[in-house]
Amino acid sequence: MAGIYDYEHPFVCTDAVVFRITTQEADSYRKLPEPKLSVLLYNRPVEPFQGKWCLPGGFLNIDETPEDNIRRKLAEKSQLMECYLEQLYTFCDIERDERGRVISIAYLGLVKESEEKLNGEWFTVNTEGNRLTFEKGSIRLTEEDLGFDHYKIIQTALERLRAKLRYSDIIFHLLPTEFTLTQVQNVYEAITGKPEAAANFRRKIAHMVKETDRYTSDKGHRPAKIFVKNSDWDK
Amino acid sequence: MAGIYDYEHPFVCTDAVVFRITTQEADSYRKLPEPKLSVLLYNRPVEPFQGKWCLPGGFLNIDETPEDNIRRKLAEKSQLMECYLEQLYTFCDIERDERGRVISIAYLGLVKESEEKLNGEWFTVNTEGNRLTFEKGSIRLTEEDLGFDHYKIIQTALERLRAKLRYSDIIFHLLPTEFTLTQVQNVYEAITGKPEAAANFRRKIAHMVKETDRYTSDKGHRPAKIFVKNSDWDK
DNA sequence: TGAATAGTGTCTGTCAGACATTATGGG
DNA sequence: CCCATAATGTCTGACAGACACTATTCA
Repeated sequence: MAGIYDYEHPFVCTDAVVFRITTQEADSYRKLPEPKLSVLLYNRPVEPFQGKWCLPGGFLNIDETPEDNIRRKLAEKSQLMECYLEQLYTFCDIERDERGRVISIAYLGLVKESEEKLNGEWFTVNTEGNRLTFEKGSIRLTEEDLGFDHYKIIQTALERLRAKLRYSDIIFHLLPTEFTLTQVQNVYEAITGKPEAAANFRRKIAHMVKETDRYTSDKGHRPAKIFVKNSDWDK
Repeated sequence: MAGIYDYEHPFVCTDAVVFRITTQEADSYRKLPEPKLSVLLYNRPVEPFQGKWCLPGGFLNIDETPEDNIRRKLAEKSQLMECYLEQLYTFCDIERDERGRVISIAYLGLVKESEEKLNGEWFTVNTEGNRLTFEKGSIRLTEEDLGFDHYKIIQTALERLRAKLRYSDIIFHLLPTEFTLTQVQNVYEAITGKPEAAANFRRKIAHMVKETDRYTSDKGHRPAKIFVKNSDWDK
């Protein structure tokens, strides 16, 4: 049906909060590297919010789903081909984009740990009180360094991720297909920011994982049993 | 900034799944009326989907938030002035509206039980297996009788409502400000479709409610203590 | 041996489900 | 007395948090 698009109506864009686990070298050679939760940001080259840090995303084309739009943008900008995505929330404040009325369908994205280098700028997420900060090398970002309402979007995404940790198997989207239980615990703690007692944590996730018959062989340490996700998990 | 609206981009509309508790007279005069979960639908007067039943909602204006849009539509169509609303999900299938590309920001709405007559068509929600049907008097609707993807939207809303029953105090948006514990249990059962043991249920919601010093006086029965919602509830 | 990591055993309190029991008003 | 509704008591098993303990590797 022709003509229905020709009056002024809101624009639709997408934004993705993509989290990933990054590890940094430990201070001692006997210690294992400490995993951190990181988020993908990029520095905005044009106005508005030129020079501020923003989430990946873009305007939604008329023949495209928001999820396809995000996947395309992530592939273009960051060579990110494999990513779990779920819809997060739709942000609709009238003043959120000074160029005009733009609503944003935001997604939560999770990338598996892997050795492959990814383009883009991954910032570790730090919770200081109830304020989030983001760090990469010597760069430290606070709310004012982010464009649009993207700080609020990241907050919402982190809340969702933390909530789903408790009652779903979402954590495995951040882990490689094979892992040790200590690795799972470290990722869990990196997300919540709170320490877990090992014995209790192992019982808590026991029903989500399956043993293999293999072990790690890290130099200097006791070998750890390798686990995989338990795919036939009903609850 | 002028001119940014003049190329073809998706339309944005809103849809609301508004639930309410309706009671129908019991068969025996000694029995209390049985509460049912009902949803607000209206019969579509124009193409597409003329004659099918649809959710209230409409196209989003450029200077309006989706929530304001819904409240305006509900007030116009159904004289519904007070309603709890939360964003549910944004439905974006490319083919969901044959007139063109339209994405829909869907809301979950809950209305308190009250005596006031409301305009509009309230259909009771029945779960038969995993299929929903909707009934009002002798009219019985199945998936095929609903327009657009509104059946799917209602399904999503019901799932959300059922999930939030467990870990939030959302049920009180469907109850009057004063209620008995049996009333709460009946509403809970109307939503889940499953019976609850009275002793267990009372313990489960004890921390969400506060006693008053008053009692009901229904003829033919033992008086029941009247409760209100416990507003200072942290967990 | 000791440091660092891997993994287990046990106690406790809380809470949900199952089920039995008591209480009250009125026909 | 009986019915319908209101409300409480008790047992169980599951589970989460706290905490102490054992096991393995290698420098």
